[in-house]
Formats: sequence, structure tokens, C-alpha cells
Amino acid sequence: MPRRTLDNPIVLAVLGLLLEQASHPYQMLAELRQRSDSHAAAITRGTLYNTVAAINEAGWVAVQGQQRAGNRPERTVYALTDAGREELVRRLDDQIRNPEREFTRFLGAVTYLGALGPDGAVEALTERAQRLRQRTAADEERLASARSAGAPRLYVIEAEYALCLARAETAWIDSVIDDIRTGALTWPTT
Amino acid sequence: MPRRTLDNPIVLAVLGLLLEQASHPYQMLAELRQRSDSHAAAITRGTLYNTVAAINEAGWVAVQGQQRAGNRPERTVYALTDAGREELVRRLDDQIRNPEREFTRFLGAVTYLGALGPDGAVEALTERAQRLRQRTAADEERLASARSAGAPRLYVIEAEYALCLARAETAWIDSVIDDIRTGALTWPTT
DNA sequence: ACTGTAACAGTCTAAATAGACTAAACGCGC
DNA sequence: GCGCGTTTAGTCTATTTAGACTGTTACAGT
Repeated sequence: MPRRTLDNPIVLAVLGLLLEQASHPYQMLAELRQRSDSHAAAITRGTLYNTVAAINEAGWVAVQGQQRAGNRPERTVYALTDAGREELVRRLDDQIRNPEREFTRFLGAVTYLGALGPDGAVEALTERAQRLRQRTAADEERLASARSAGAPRLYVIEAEYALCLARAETAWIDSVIDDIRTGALTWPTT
Repeated sequence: MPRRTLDNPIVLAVLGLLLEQASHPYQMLAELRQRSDSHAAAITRGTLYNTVAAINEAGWVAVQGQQRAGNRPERTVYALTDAGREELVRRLDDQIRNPEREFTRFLGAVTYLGALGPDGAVEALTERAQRLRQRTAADEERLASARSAGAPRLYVIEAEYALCLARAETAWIDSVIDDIRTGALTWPTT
């Protein structure tokens, strides 16, 4: 029972992967997991199979054939169609042109930062900043090693973007912590 | 048929709102819409009623009473319980401490930026940057007027955060556009 | 050679969500 | 004082999704 609307972020990821090479869902997932944690985190298997089936019905991919290794379940290999290629470009263009208001968990939490009290807020924010820094360092290393392995910059551009945002967030958190400490950001006495 | 897991961002928003005052779901939604577009965009009515029912079963809120204005449908007013207050702090703390890898639509699109070609990429990115700037300007204005109306900084802190990230994104896009133009970012010839 | 664990590939189902639907009451124009 | 669009408030259902389940094969240790 595949879906109708097909406006979810997985669609773009699937089309993008298939642009590079024909593949079966399980392999796509493995590929996504390997490339980027953020991609993979947002996808579960059930959803992926369902989405691929729907994309197939939409005519953006076609079954290229069945494969079988030993007596494992058969793998259905999909390839991008011309319509799929067009759709990919259309979506890409649209999603880049139109910024959406994203609602992240952190944004939701920051809204009620007050409820932690000044000390609790400083403590929690400090830990986040520290974790962010660790993660950023690890990501920078991965990026550097990808580069020195000869990966064209275009292929790692999304890592650059993610890093840029992470750095901005870290800097912001630092400044808030500072403002709480110096009294530039105070708790209203209610 | 309320849910079990209750790990979705609406929960925090509901608890946060009820910390300020008891309320009924419809009012919460109106409040959220008014305060912030990003909050509201992520919530539909069905989901909200469902979530509030589940939160109620979890014991984090309690029915305070029924209200009725004229012959309109009865409104069920919920108030935060002590357990709810604790849960709010727990979630707040957790969601601030642990940064998650967020997977935004733009991040997904940037990954396949290559498929647009250099010219297409520059065009799309340019439009995004322009829209971001417009939005940022509008948000800055709202923030300024809230401040001059005497709102404590703590109450508008999430707007500051959103602005900070939006600026960082804009700057990054500008730099990428520049790099494409100057040839610092080239398309591999495949 | 034999057992346990991890990887492979996919299906299935219960829970969660988006968005249509209901239905009364307000208010604005004329 | 009469239609007509909006706002108020909530319910209901058809999609969607997360995550458990199935069964197979590779592989490591003993």
C-alpha cells in the first residue's frame, strides 16, 4: 500500500543515490549509513521499502532486475528513469530555493530554557557545547581524510555545510553561557 | 487511541505552554502559531489532540475542567501536574545536553548539489540566499519590536538562536556561490 | 565440526500523523 | 435581520512510519 504524496526527504536521497548507480533498497540504506549519520538516522527500513515502492509506481525508477546471492532473499534492483532524473532536478532546485523553517529539538528546548534556571541552563548548555566540539572535531577529521584521499570538494560539500552550522551553534551557545555568567542575560523574577 | 512512546517534539511544547498557564488544545495551537512559525508548522490539529490525550494518560497533565463559551463545543482545559513539571525539566535538560544530527531538507538537497550543474547551482543558491535575507530582516524586526515592548531577553532567546543559524547559513551559501564563480569549487568531469 | 553472533534482505503490524470533515456561533456588509 | 465567510473546537479516517519479526548465510572461536 504505497503512499500518494511523496513529499518526504527520503525521496530525494533515493533518487540521488540512483543517479550514481542502480541499486536495491537494502544497499541504498547501507550506502546512506556509511556516508552520513544524519541521513541514515532519519530512515528506517520499512519506510525505505515503502518509499521505493511508491517511487516506482510514480515512474521515477524502474525495476532493472532481480539478483540473488546464494539462497538469500532476492534483491530487486532499481534504476533511475528519465522521469526520475527530471524529478530529482526539480526537487533539488525547489528545496534549495525555498528555505523552510525547520523545527529542531534544540530549538524547541531553547524556547523554555527559563525553566532550568540560570545554573541548570549553564550546566546543560556547557555539556552540549562540549559534545558539539567533540563531534565537530571528529567530523573535521573525516572531512580532511576524505579530501586527502582525493575526493572532489563537491562530493563532501554537505559535510562542509553541516560543520559550518555546528560551529555557529557552538559559538552561540558559548555566548549565551557567557551572558548568563556576566549577568547580561537574567532570569525575570516571577 | 493515544500513543505509547511520546518521544516527539510536540510534547515539550505542550508541557512548556502549560507551565505558563492551564489551557485547552485549541488554544495551545493558537498560541504556538502566534509565537513562532517554526513551532506551528510542525503541528497539525489531529496530532495535537492525540498527543495531549497521551500526555494526560501519562499523568503529566490533568483535566482542570470543562469550559463552554456560548453553545460552542466544550473545551477541555488541562493543567500541568507536578509529575509534568518534572518531566518538562528532564526533557529540557536532555534535549539541550545531547545534540542530535538533524536532517533538514536543505542538507539533503546540498548533498546532490552536483546534479544541478554549476550554473543551476549558483542560480538556486542565489535565490535561497535572497529569501533567507528577507526572512532574516523580518525576524530581526519582530525581535526588535518585542524587545522595545519590554520583553525580557530570556523570552525571545529562541528567536536569537534561529537568527544566528540563519545568518550562518546565508554566509555559507554566499561563500559557496563565490567559490563556484571563482573556480575554487569545480565540477568533476565525469 | 559445531555453536553463537553478526550481516543480509525483506515483510508485517501496531502506532502515529496529516488533513478532511462536522457543526455551531460570530461578525460584517448591505 | 439575512446571507456568507471566518473562527472556534473537536473528531475521524486513510496514509505513513517505526520497529519487531522471519529466515538465510558468513564467519570467528573453540
